[in-house]
Parts: sequence; structure tokens; C-alpha cells
Amino acid sequence: MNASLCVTCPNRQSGLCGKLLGSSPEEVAPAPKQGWQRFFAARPGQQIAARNQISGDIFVVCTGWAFRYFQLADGRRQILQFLLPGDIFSTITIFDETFHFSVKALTEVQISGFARSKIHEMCATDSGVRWAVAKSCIDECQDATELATALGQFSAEERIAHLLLQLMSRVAARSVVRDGRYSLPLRQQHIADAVGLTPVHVSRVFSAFRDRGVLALSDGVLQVFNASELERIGSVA
Amino acid sequence: MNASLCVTCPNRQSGLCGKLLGSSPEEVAPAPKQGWQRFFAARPGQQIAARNQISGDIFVVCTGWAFRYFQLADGRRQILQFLLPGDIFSTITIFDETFHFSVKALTEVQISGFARSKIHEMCATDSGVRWAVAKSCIDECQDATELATALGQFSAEERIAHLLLQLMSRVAARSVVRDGRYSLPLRQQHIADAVGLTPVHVSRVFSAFRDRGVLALSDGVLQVFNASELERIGSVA
DNA sequence: CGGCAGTTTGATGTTACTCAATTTAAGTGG
DNA sequence: CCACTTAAATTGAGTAACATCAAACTGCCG
Repeated sequence: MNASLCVTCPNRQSGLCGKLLGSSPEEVAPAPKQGWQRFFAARPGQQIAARNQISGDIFVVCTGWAFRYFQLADGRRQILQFLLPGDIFSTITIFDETFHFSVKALTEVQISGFARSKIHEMCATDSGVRWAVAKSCIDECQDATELATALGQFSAEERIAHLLLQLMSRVAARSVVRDGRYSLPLRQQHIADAVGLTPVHVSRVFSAFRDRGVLALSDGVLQVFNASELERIGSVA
Repeated sequence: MNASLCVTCPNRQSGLCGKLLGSSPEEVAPAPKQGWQRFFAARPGQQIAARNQISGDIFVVCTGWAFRYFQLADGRRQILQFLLPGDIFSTITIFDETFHFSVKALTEVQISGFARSKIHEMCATDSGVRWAVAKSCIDECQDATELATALGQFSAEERIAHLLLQLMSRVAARSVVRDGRYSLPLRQQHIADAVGLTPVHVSRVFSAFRDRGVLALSDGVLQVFNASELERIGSVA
């Protein structure tokens, strides 16, 4: 079997993860001894990568949630992306061995690392991999500019709605969603750091959404009651 | 002569423009008849590219200033990047023929367009071009995440200082700067759309900077009196 | 039962927006 | 050279959005 997409790691667009991991999770998880691939796990809250760190490996989230962020000197931080199973930490780590961001585990996570040299080797021989890398790079740029647009132009409600819509579509791509219930293992503090608001104000916005019957978030589960209203609020265009 | 960097188009990091244009401006400007390359000009304020537009060409600013932005349905817009001589509209246009942004001229500009197929051909044969493309992609992602961080975490003063510092370094890379005077052909409206504030508030922030002896902006010229104070305010880390 | 982390709520302060008027600067035509 | 026009910048007053501070509440776990 050499299918191009890994079932447990469906990186939504690029299929890059599939190309790295192979077609079947059983092939790869219990047998990591290929020299150019290694695995490790982390506990919730644990820091996995730090800015300015140099690594010969390229990392992909296999199970659990993590997030990539940029930390300022005074403690403020901007969460740049929530990393779901199948997500590469950042596509630019394929080209640049120095991290320009930090990564922390949100839940228990399992991480897979690939030797950069191996990836480059695959790029040289396989045009499909080259294309997948390019696609992944495009997506990362797009996501970053969309985030910038949301942070620059959107109100608090719009930013939170936008973030939730994005997370909803990414969760839906990886698992079946029933009755508008999405599993989101985040604290309001994480949402605050992702949309540039204080946790207190995030709480107030959620209260407003709840009162208006749009959605409710508790216990790591997001329940969407009025999806079209949420989209009206949080869509970019 | 086959130097890798074009003097009049010094794309600060990648040298991508140099690889596209050749070493000498005289070689290229009056003789655009190679089939895969074309030129055009635009007047200040003129729209050069629109979102969802499909183009077989990749565009580079040769002279003048332009800006890339994302327009929302209700009229709000986020300026994503100011384009200076040597800047490619967006590196991802090399891979994706659909624009996900719009571009407008700020001053009179001359634009050069390259056939995407020609670029791909160059990528296939020249590893230097491949690397330059990768580098340019990295820079674009970095810029976008830095913008997102600034918009998410910074106050009004910090955002404006940050933008000015970035523009100052990019102007300085292209021309000699004397006495802290930078030529910036922008209206306060553009700054407002770039940092997510209203023009009125931008004006107030500039008044504050002026009163404190940090800088003054008028007539398209930025005069910096206290560079270290400006850096203290607007540096990301 | 007590402690803890996370969330919610209230009161108050600050930042930035809105609206509107005024000033400034740069043309343009007489 | 001087009205006149127009776009941009500035200023003031009032308001809305979001932050800050602190207290109370919730669910969970030992």
C-alpha cells in the first residue's frame, strides 16, 4: 500500500503528513527505527519547542493538540496556530533550521520528528513531495495573513467567531461531528492569547453568545446552536 | 555579467528579484521583448491586482511604492505589506495562480511581470533559484506572523512604531539615509489600514511622538529624532 | 471538608472610535 | 499674486469597546 494520505493524520490540504508518515498508522507508530524518524510524547502544558532553538528535525503532531505561539519579552504572547493531529509545527522549518516560534502541548501529545535531510532527499526525488511542501507553505502564509486581517480589523466577537469557525472546520476534517458538538480542549486563556483579548473579555463574549443562543462552550466541548449566525459574525468575506 | 543581485531591485534577503531580472537594470528595462517578461506602469491610487484574479504572470515592483491588502465585504481593509522596488507581490503567486489579495499603487509604479512557466523552468534547472524562492517564502511567512503578533498584542503606539521601524530598515536597504530622514510616500490613512486603527487616532499618536521629540512625519518624509526610543517602543522582542 | 484552577460578574479606568469642526497644504484658474 | 477649491491632517467633545482589579462562584480532586 502506498496511498498518499494518512488516515489518522489528514493534514487537510497538503497531504504532506501522509507523504511523510506513509499510508497506515500501524506501519509507522510501533516501528520508529528507521534512523531518520523518531517519536516522543509530552504532557499538557509542557513546552515542546522554543524560539531560536535549532533542530535538525521537522516535527509533526500525531495525536493530541498543541499550539504554536510567539512570546514577547514582557510576557505577552500571540498564539499563531493550534496544532491538530497531522499538522507540521511550521512548514518553514523544512527550509530554516532555527525556530522562530515556540510550541506548547495543550493535551497529551505524541510528536513525530523527521530528519530534515531525509525530507530534502524526498523533495529531490519526488515531485509530489515538492508540490505538497509548496502547498503547505502556501497554506501557512494564507493562514497567517488571514489571522493578521482578523486581528487588525475584527471586533472581539468577530475574532472569536472567526477562530471558532476555523477550529470547527479543522476538527470536522478529522472526526465526525454530530449535533454541532465539537471537542475543543482549550481554556479561555488560550482563546484570549489567540485573538488578542483578555480572558475576562473572552468570557463576556461567550456569555453574550450563550445568551443569544448562538453557542455554548464548557468542559472542552463547543456546542453550536446557530451556525449561520456564527458564520455571519466571523466570516472574512 | 551574471551577478546574483540586482542593484536597483535589492530584495533585501532573497535575491529572488536579482535572479529574475538579471544583474543590470539597463539590460532589462529598455528591452522587454523576451516573450516571458513584460512591463507596465500604474498611477498613484490605481488598482493593480484584485483578489480571485487569475494570472499566468508573477509580478515584481521595479520602481515606486505599492501595497498589498485584503479587502473585506464591508469596506474595511488590512494592508498586509508595503511593496518597495524589488518586492514580489507575493511569493506564493509562484505556486498559486489565483491572487488571494489585492494590490494598489501608492506612487507611480513600474511593474514587471514574468511568466510563471519561465520561473518554474528556472527552478527546475537552477538550485540557486529554488533556494531563493524558498527564502522568499520563509520571509513572507515570517512577516505575516510578525504582523499578526503586532496587531494582536501591541498598543497603538507600539504598532505604529513597529511599522515605521520595519519601513525604515527596508528603505535604508535600498537607499542612503542621512540625518534620520526617510522618504515614506504614505498617507495616514494607509498607516491606519496597516496597523488596524482609525486615521484620526493615527494622527493623535503622531502628535504624541512629535511632542515627545521622537519623530515627525510630514510631506512624505519621516524625520527620526530619537531612534532608540522608537526601537524601545516598537521592537517585538 | 478544604484547596485549587478556571470561569463569571461587577465596578471602574483606559484606550481607541465616532462625529464634527477647524486648520493646513497644494493646486488651479483668474 | 491672489481668491477659490480640494484632500489631508489636526483638534475637541462625547461615546463605545475593551482592560483592569477584585470578589464570588463553579467543578474537581485530594
